Amino acid sequence: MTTVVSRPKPTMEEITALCKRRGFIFQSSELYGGVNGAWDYGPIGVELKRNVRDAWWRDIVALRDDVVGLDSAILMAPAVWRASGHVENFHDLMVDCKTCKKRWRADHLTSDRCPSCGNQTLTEPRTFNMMFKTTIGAMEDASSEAFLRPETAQGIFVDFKLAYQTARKRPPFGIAQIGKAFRNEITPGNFIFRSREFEQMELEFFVPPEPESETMRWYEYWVNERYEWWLRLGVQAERLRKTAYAGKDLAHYSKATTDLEYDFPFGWGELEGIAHRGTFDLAQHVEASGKDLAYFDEETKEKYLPAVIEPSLGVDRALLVFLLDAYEREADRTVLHLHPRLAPFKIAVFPLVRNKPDIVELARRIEKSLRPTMRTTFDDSGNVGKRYYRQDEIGTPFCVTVDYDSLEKHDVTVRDRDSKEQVRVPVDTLGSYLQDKLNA
RNA sequence: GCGGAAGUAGCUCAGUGGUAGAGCAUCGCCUUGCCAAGGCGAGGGUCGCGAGUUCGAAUCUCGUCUUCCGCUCCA
Repeated sequence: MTTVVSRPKPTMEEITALCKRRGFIFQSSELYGGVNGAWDYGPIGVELKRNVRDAWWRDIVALRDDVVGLDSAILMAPAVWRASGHVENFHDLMVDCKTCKKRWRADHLTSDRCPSCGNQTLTEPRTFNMMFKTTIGAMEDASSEAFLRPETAQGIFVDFKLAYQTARKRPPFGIAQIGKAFRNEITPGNFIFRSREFEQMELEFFVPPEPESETMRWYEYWVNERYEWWLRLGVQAERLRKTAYAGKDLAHYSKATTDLEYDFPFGWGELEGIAHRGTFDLAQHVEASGKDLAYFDEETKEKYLPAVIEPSLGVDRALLVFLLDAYEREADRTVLHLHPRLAPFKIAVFPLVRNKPDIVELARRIEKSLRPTMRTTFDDSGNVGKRYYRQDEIGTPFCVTVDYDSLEKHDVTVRDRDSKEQVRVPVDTLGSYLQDKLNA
């Protein structure tokens, strides 16, 4: 299943067309003309999206004994967003130049003249707040105002104490969460790269704040761990890079940040951020809530506010990267070389021909027997070549074909997506054979 | 939000004032002894949406929504 040769970069058009044609992703509310910056995942896409989530959850939570999960609410007390700084900082005052149509951040201007054309034709500053507002309860007054969360991280910080007490964890340990977040982006675009409604996978990894060198060691650990994760799932190394930020380029809360970037069709773009946030977030909530969130270590008798290392990424953006990276247009077929863990369907089962009831019945029986242990699909339309090509296009790693010989010898053909090679496998051992190949 | 381009069947498009079309895809039947695009048939569109002009609008005008490209933005 390894594909080491670098594939040519697809265009965004190729990917969006494939997504629509094969039922990966549709625009939200297309029936009513669509809504900007929101997307629906179709029958194939939803499988892929689940697999992206599952791959992260398995590697970050299930396989580790130092990370626990959380699923916090999208609606939170508005005070959370004042404490986090989102109410104050999560917007920008912008002015437009009426002459040259350029837009500027109001706080970047030094005079009332447009820095580009020099004319005094700037509009009044206007606020672009990134948080979606809503109201809790039927009465629409200021006291009931609430926000849709612009990130999942704050749910983790707010529940930090409850989570570590009930899970009986002590730093270093992490809390992970997958969930929807909402940002009223001025310009969503590049397909699902930037949406207004999207899904995040965030880990807040809490470590003792001293010594500083030890927190930096954890930071480096997670940068490396996350980088390796993408490679393990098949992303081509030359399309992936780390960019470290330092000094004035760092956000106000961060002591160190590394972005993992991918070489998208439209250029290098952020894929995941790993930030050393220090004690900023918990300290903000201690101050705003007046509650003591410090961790007391029974063994060392030390009480401290942990520092936080945060690897944070978007499910949708990850899915886009996996699609782009797996896509290959060969001479006569389109293939998604998706890692088997990510493939929407693991196995497709066909009868060689559809007008021989014995063959069809055996194929159905085999598919049914595989279903409980691996995601399968059945296809008996057209001819067998057509079906192989259809499965290649949605990234199904293996196709199983039942033919005339199968009836007598009780074996089937297993065909590999990437190499197109075929082998005969006895029906009795088919399940374990495929399981081994998928786990290889 | 600004500028440019575009929206007709699931997809690619034809149709420029007079009863909505093609190819592919989908579905059904037949065919098919392993790498797609054989045969026959069927379904599917108030031409993005809303107004206006006209005897009559997919076609002309205005508005609006969405997409793409370029700005701008993305703690």
